[in-house]
Formats: sequence, C-alpha cells, structure tokens
Amino acid sequence: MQKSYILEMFPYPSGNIHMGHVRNYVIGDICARYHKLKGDEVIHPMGWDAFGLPAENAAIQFNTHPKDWTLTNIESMKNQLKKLGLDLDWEKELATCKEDYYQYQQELFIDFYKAGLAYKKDALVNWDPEDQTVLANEQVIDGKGWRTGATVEKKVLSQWFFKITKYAEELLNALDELELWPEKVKTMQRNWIGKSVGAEIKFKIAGEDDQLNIFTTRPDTIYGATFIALSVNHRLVNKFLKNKEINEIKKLFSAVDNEKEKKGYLMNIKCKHPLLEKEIPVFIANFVLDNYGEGAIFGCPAHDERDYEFAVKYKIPIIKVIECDDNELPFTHDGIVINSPLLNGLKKTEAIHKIINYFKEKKIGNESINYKLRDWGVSRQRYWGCPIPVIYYEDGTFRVLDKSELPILLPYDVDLNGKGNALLNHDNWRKIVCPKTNKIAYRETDTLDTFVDSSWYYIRFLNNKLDRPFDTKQVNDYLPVDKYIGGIEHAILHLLYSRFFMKALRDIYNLKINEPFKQLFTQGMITHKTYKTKNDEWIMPREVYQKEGKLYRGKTNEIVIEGPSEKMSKSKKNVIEPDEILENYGINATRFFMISDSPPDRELEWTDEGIQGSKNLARRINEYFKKNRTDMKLDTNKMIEKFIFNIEKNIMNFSLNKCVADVYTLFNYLEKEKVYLHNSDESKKILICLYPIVPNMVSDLYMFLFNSKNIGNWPEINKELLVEKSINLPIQVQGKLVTTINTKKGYKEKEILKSIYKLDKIKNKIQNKEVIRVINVQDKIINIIIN
RNA sequence: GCGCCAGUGGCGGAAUGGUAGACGCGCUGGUCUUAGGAACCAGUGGGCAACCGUGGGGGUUCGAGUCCCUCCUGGCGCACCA
Repeated sequence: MQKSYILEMFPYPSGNIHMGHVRNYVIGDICARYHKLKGDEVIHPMGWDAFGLPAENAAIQFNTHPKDWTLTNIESMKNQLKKLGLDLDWEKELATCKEDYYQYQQELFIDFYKAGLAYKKDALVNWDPEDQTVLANEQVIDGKGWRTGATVEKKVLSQWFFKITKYAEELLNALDELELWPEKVKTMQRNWIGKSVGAEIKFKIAGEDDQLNIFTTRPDTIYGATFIALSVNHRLVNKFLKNKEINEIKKLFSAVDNEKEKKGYLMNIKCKHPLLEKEIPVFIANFVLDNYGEGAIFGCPAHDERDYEFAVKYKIPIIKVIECDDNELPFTHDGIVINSPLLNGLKKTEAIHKIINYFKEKKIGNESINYKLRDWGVSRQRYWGCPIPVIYYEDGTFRVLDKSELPILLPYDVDLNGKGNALLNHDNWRKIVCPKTNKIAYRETDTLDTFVDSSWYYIRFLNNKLDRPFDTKQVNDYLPVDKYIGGIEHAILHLLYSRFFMKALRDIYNLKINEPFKQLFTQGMITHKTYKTKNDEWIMPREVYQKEGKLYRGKTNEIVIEGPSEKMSKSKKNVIEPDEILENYGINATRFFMISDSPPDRELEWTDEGIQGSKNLARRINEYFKKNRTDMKLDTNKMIEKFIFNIEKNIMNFSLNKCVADVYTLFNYLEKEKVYLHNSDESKKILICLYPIVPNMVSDLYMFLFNSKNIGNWPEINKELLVEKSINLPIQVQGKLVTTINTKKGYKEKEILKSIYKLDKIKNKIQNKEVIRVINVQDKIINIIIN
C-alpha cells in the first residue's frame, strides 16, 4: 500500500484558532481525504507547539500556571479544530510541553552531544531585554527580537550550540534536489546559508608575534589593500586595548545617528602587507561584522564601495589595481589587473587562481569557503521550555547526563514574577547531589529554544507512545513527509532547523532519510479590508455601512475611510473569527470559501460576497440531490468523467480554486440540462469527488440518498468517455482566428480543406491570393498562410 | 543595491506555444414577489463597424499571455556578508 504522510505545521496553542489556521488545515484535510479515498495509507496527525514565552507572559498577567494555561488552550483549540471537520488521527496527538515528548528530546540532546553536534562555548549573543533571553541569529530581524520587537543587545554568555554549520554545504546542495519546494523558499535558504568562495590571507602584525586571518572573496585586489579593519569584538582589540578604551569605542559607535555611517578608530599597531614591503594601518570599524569570518577585513578602497567610503573619510590612500577611469571609483566590476607585480594583465578569475596558488606556496594564505550561517544557539533563559540535561559542579565543570538519568522534568512549583529565569531562582530544583560523584551539583537552568521542539515532531508523530524517540524502521518506511503545508514565515527558521535535524539524526542513527519534507506547500495569508475613522481609529468591518456610495460608521455616523486589504490582525480590527463564521455560514460554506477565490499559495481576500457565494453553492448542491431522479442526457456521463478527472488533477496540483470551478461547471450543466441524478450510481461518483472538500455535507447526502455511511473509493475514470469525438476546429488565416468549424476528430486534411475553402469568411480572406502553406495541427488547429 | 515572484475585464482569477478571459463576484435586463439585499432565467473585455485587446518596446515562430532580450510597475525576502 502506498503511504501518504500529509502534515500541516502544528499550531502554537494560544487559545483560539484564527482564519489562517482554518485555511491551512482545510487545504491539508482535502489532500489527506483525497489520498485516503485513493486507498493510500494516510498519516495525518496533529499536535501542539506548546512550549514558549506567551505561556509565561500569560501566567504573569492572569496569575495562572504556564502548564495549566497551555493545557486548557489545547483543549479549547482541539474543540475548535474538530468543528472544522478535519480528518485527523488524534491517536497520534502530541504536545511538546509534555514529558512524553520532551524527555525524548533530552535523549536526542545527549546523542547530539556525543556526536559532537551540541557544544558549549562563550559567545557574543543576541540578548532580548524584553523577553530576558538569548535569541538565535535567525530570530533577530533588523536588530530587533522577532517576537518582541525590542532592540537586541550583545552580551557574552556561556551558551549551548548545535553545530548546524557542519551541514552547511549539504543543506545548500540538497536544495537543488527538493523539486517540490517553492523556488522562493529555496532561494531564501540559499541566501541565508550564504556561501562565499575566496581566500584566507595571513597578515602579520608589525613588531609583534601575532597575526590576523582575513577572509576575502577578492584576493585579486590584494595589492590595493591600504588598511585593515577589525570588529570591536575582535580578539586583537582585547589584546591591545584596555577595557575602558574598548567601552569608549563602543559608545562612540553606538552614538552614530545613521546606522550606515562609517566610524573608525585608529589603533597603534600596524600590519605588514603580505606581498609588499610596507605597513598598513589597523582600524577598529563599526561596519565590520564580528560574526562573519574572523571579524576582520582588509580594505581595498579602489574596488569596494564600503572601503572607499571609509578611506575617503579617514584619508587613507586609494590604490587602483583594476583597470578603470578615476571617475569610476570605486570600481567593483571585473577587469584587468594593474599595479600588481604578480598579476598584471590577468582577468579576475585568473588572478584569483594565481594569487591563491602563490599564497599556498609561501604559506601565507589558502583558498577558503565562508558561510553566513552560524551555529544555532539553542540556550534560552526561560522556564517554559525543554530542560537541558546537564549538571554543573562547583569547580565549574559540567556533565551531560546519561539517558538513564532522564527525564529531567520541569518543576511545577515555580515563582514566575517576570524577573529573570524561574529555574535559576528555584534552588530546590536546581541544587542536587550528583548520583555518580556524590558531589554537590547544579542543574542547567537554560531550556532549549522551542524551534528544537518543532525540528523533529514530524518524526515523533510516527509513534508518539514509543519509549525512545523513534523507531528506525518506521522512520525509514514513513518519512519523508510527502506534503508539508504551512506559512511562508517559516521559510528559514523552522524549515532549515528541521532539515538540519533530519540530517543529524540520519548520521547518528544510520537512517536512510536525507530530507524531512518531500513537498512543501506554502499557503497564502488571509486578508481583509481595513477601515479607519478620520481620527485614525481602526474600526471593525461589521460596523461600517454604505449610503450613496459613501461609508459611515454605524453607531456614530462618522465618515469612514476604507484602507487596503491587509493581513488580519487584532490591532487593525480586521479579524474574522472562525467560530462566528461557522455559526453563520456553516462548515460547508466555510470550507468551500477557504479554497474558492484565490489559488491556495496566494493571498485570499475575505469578502462577505465570497463567503455568501460559497454558502449558495453548498445550498445548491444540497437542493440538487433532493430533487427527483430524471433520465440522463447523452453527454451526462462524459461531463461526470471530466469532473472526476479535473478534480483529481486539481487536488494533486494544489489548484484547489479550480476544483471549485469544476464543481460549478458540473452543476451548471446538470441544472441547465435538468438532469437530476438523485440516488444513482453517478451521484455516488460525484459525491465521492466532493467528499474531500465538503465531507460533512457529503456524509449527510450519502446517508439520505443511499442510507449508508460508507463512502466508497475514488472512482475509476473511464478514459474512453473523456475523449471528445467531435471538436470545434479553429481555422486561422495568417495566424489569426477567422472561424471555427465543427468536425469529427481524425478528419482528413485534404477533405476538410475543401469544405473550409467554401466558407464565405475564408473566401473573403483569401480572395485572389495564393495559398502558400497550410499548417494542420491534427485535431487542434488549421492555419492557412497566403501570399 | 542583490535575489525571487507577479503584472490578463470593474474585481478575484482560468488558459501542455494553438479559439484569451474557464469559474466566481459585481453589474444590466427579465421572471416570481407587498417588497427584496432571497431564488431563478438571459446578458456582460473594448468598439456602430472593419477591427483592437494579456504593463511598454524589440525578437524567435505558421502562430506568443505563455519562449528570449530590454525597460517600467508592484509584492516579498536579504542587505555594510568584504
């Protein structure tokens, strides 16, 4: 039996589902139900991404406990999901905050550690002052925390990391084989991994026994290097400057108004140029990233915009080493190398090749590949997350626990006052006697980033009750997920982490699976018109009424200004509540509308007309089947076969909006021809095709018509009926449509031309001219070319 | 700035290089109604017409919304990545 693993991204249990969830899960449900009808062994589970900060914030705000708050939310959201008529296997349900999930994550952590994929180091990390926790690089957007929007600070802390960089090359290359992923997501991941090929060059420090390693993609411009710039966090800054001075420089840098304005501080050390008998100045500069390469660059102002700007400001010499006009500086394009004894006259790639070989020979450099991707910082200074199974002794050493010492459970009795990490403040939990050494020890109080939880939940779903993380055979048999459906906002974070996890687990446990998600489908947002008063107050759409072409607010009769359709958000008051819609329009209309007006990967604008149209469609179908049976017309069977064929094709391609069009086309035909099928076998076929989309309605109708709950299998298509025997053949002259004629398929070209030439419209076109060529695309089109 | 995607009626959107606008919404007219914002029926790209029409301009082709080049516009992502 063919397996089909259909998965939608599991939700965070905030307490209420929103329209975005509805769309996501209806799309997945249609797929899953279709595959079941086709006879596949379908896996379609649901769970809860249940650790995370909102629970802690809610605990403080409402004086409840994160666990209680979360579990209550799960219950109510589960009820809401059940109202959507989703065919989910609730036996497989999991919640990442439950010990039967996270204790196995602790096992994985131990295995990662043993495999060298988890390690601890002092690191300059992103600190979110509002959430009081560290964030991964991926979670910092424009210098702000992804969740809080607070400006992120830099701090040095001892942190746990996962070695995702070990897989940088594979994560990049394997994207090419993910044929069923959107190009857009792959591009985003490629950019994020950010591979650069170049060279690493050693710069000796004059008068010191120390050196710098500098990565560059342009070793061909080495003769134009006129300065060195270091990040303020570079090792050598610490070596040569006092803390006080460093702090002053940091202050100087952060005082810059415009973030892009370049600032530098001249150090009193110099570097030797690796090829020339000269020394060049060393700056500390605000524009040098400390987390790329070693946090040091050589500046070649003539051929780099940033270096040029800096050099002009600090009056650093600018030496041209690529042929160009002076007014073209900085010249960053390819060109012929000049002023470079070893490289003169060469083109860029030749020069790069030659100089790297020279560096190798002299042992002052090497070719080098650099990635933007950093290792994944997974420590979070929060209570509501998976505890890291590590203890610390009083001498500062630590021990990663054995699997036999698991689980490390979160204590329930914590003091959540919003200040700092509740685990750190919980002495009873924290302080233990190590059973191996009998020494006093302290538990790790950081918990794991919740993106760790979601990096392997699709594996745990295969057997959520197993007494180890997963079963190898099951993983090999049932992964990858065949269709993974969710929002594009996870393009980098969740999807990259999961890919890394799959590869890491593959290598640790000898799995045969390389990628977790075979096909990725990213559904579009749901948007809704926004409305404002003249005082910029957002108001709810339902408050607005229209009179003589103008919009007014219901209770005050103020003029209302209509804004663009935007993503539903509470702050803009353009939210539609699923519960309300289900109540007013019913589940069938709701499901129809979720796929009606736009292709699933594009935005769907919520409109009253749209949902009303879906309601009408549902009603029409219901009424249709209740009418008394009539005879079929000649082409009725053909229409039904076409319907089956099209629905199947369109579900497979995620062209669900076209499925709705297919439904209209069929019922328009049946009603126009007054063909009523009632409890016929043909009705069964039609209902089965409708079942994935509107299962509730179909179940009721099936009961009513056939007194049975047993919806059969997906109907076999009678291909013979699909073939059109007669066609409307378009006739072109000079490639332009002139007329069409109705004819049988398989006509003889000579014969049909005879009758075509008799047509007035064709005669008029041809008149006295000579036919020089006739293009007959058999059964498709005829094109007559005249002189 | 770089990358990706997209530009088709009043709107959402259909079209393996082969009849552009399927299907829906809206609109117009009609039927039934005390009434209708319900339901049903008919029509609906522009133009009186010949014809013209898929963001603009080139090209490939018998034939281009579709392929190629170029420009414009919009959306998304990345962005001092050396």
